[in-house]
Amino acid sequence: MDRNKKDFFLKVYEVVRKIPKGRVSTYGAIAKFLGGSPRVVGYAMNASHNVIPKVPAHRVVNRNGLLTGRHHFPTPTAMQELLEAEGVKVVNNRVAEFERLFWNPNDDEMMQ
DNA sequence: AGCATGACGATCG
DNA sequence: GCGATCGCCATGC
Repeated sequence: MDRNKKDFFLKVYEVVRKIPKGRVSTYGAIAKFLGGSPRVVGYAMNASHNVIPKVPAHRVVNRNGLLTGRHHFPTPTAMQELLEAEGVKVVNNRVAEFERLFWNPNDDEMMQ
């Protein structure tokens, strides 16, 4: 019953976990890759705080490169600090050179 | 069961 | 270029 939607959540976690360090991805890209809607991806992330292993939600931003989900972290600055710790610069709540650091799950198959 | 909301995105006006 | 609206689907009340 719930397996189907649960599977989608797990897929989201799996993809997010696959994001290389120092790279970022977007809800829309993941949603499109999984064939779902960005809303559900965001919702999956919201539930990710209780998931094992913990998913690097800080590497997931909206399509604009904005750290929209930072308010959901333990501290509003945690997301930015985590990104900077991985070499991703954040300016004005936005990922610097977002287009360059953007990682697409679809590229993973092709790139690998 | 129906209504409101949300870590989004695209389109319309 | 910007604000408003819809679509999308799951969750909470």
